[in-house]
Amino acid sequence: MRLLYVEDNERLAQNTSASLKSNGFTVDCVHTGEDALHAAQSFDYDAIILDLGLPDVEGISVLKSVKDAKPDVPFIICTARDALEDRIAGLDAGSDDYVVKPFHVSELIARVRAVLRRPGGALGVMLMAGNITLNTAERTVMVGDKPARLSRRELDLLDLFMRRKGRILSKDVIENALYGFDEPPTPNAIEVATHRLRKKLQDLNATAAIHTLRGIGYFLEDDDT
Amino acid sequence: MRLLYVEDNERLAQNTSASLKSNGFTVDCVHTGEDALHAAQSFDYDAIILDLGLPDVEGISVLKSVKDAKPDVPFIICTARDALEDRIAGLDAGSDDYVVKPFHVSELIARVRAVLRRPGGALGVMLMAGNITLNTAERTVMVGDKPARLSRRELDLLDLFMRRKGRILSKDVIENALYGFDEPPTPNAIEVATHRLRKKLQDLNATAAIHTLRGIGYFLEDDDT
DNA sequence: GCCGACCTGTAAGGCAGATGTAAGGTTCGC
DNA sequence: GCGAACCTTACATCTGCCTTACAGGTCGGC
Repeated sequence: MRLLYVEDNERLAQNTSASLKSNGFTVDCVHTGEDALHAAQSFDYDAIILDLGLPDVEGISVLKSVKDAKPDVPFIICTARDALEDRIAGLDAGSDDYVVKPFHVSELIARVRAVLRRPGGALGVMLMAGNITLNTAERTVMVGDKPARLSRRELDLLDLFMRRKGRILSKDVIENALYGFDEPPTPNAIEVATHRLRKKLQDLNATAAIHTLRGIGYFLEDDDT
Repeated sequence: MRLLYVEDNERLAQNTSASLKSNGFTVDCVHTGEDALHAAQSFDYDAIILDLGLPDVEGISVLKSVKDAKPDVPFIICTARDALEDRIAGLDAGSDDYVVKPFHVSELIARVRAVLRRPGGALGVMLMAGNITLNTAERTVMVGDKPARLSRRELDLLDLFMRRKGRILSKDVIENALYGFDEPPTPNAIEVATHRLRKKLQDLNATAAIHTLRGIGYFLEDDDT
């Protein structure tokens, strides 16, 4: 789950994004509206958290621009209590939810999860491939009738593969999905991650497997072919 | 997909072009504006990545000259954060996008892909010939209802043939499209590559085939003839 | 607050598929 | 029938991926 977090107060940004990260999200943090637009164009985020009251571009205009290009990305707006009009304007402009500042991180996380659980969102779906079942809401995996113990990375990776079942994922697509832009891994990190995932799936006798296409990428075998 | 990368910092150029190459692009790397003009005139690039702040010719003037001769080539400008005027001037002059230095390679790659996906760009098109279908965005090939497992070269070659379906391609046209100018192959390499591609297509009972014209070149048979 | 278990990225070595080269065989045009 | 261009096969190299080992970091238990 990759989030974009737009917040001009650097200290707040630091703390909040750390909390989000420790709750299993991959977080890109930017401090200006321009950077936000830029990042939103470059990568696919599962949700965008937007603080209103940014220095350069008016926050709402960021929201509108992004929604214009990618209408499906859910937004969560952070706003001060007294800025009620902004809030309403935000909802009008296509925001999916908002939190009132000052907020507790746990509240923000709850809202993010809630937004992701909505129809069409990233959570709340059951993904299946062969005898593998991934419950995206609970973040649990079953292979046949046995539970699989996967780490966070392995789970994110499997999640990605199962969402794009049968489609080819290049390494940089995987990198963009799993790693924020302030933590670029070596290409080998992805090889190792897939290796670990493959091993666990094999050990549990999974009937779907990840295949390699040299020089191109990986794909999860689609069982209805 | 062949890119021209104009960057005067040799070390940066080295690293970045290596990453681009490992992501399936063919990359020509030059370090001066003059070389850039020269290369852009000599070959057809799918996109040009231009660093502003080149030593000899003003970067923007390179952009203008090339756009003058080849208005359809997409440009991506790399610029320092504080050079905002340059950036705007770049967009005015016809740049299609920009990245702010320092940038992550994955971001650059994302931008290149985004630019290529635009209408008229190289990606995002479905190419068809007989029962062969090539999805240029995902880089997958179907022959009838079976997926074809092609290597990178084979895929690039088929891509080229399908874009110029029915038209004759001489060997050196193929060479220019598939190989950067720092990796010249023997003529035989192309013969072998087409041979391998032909074999895989035949094995899958493709209804379109590559034909040879002695002394002239090759062409992919167009099914509505 | 310390220790251990686990997670995860990095580094290094080995293997395999992909790709270019070379060497004949084949076909076509003259 | 001759030569050039191309096809075909075999081979060598080389790149990319797999695999293992290791180390830093994090989290939880005591």
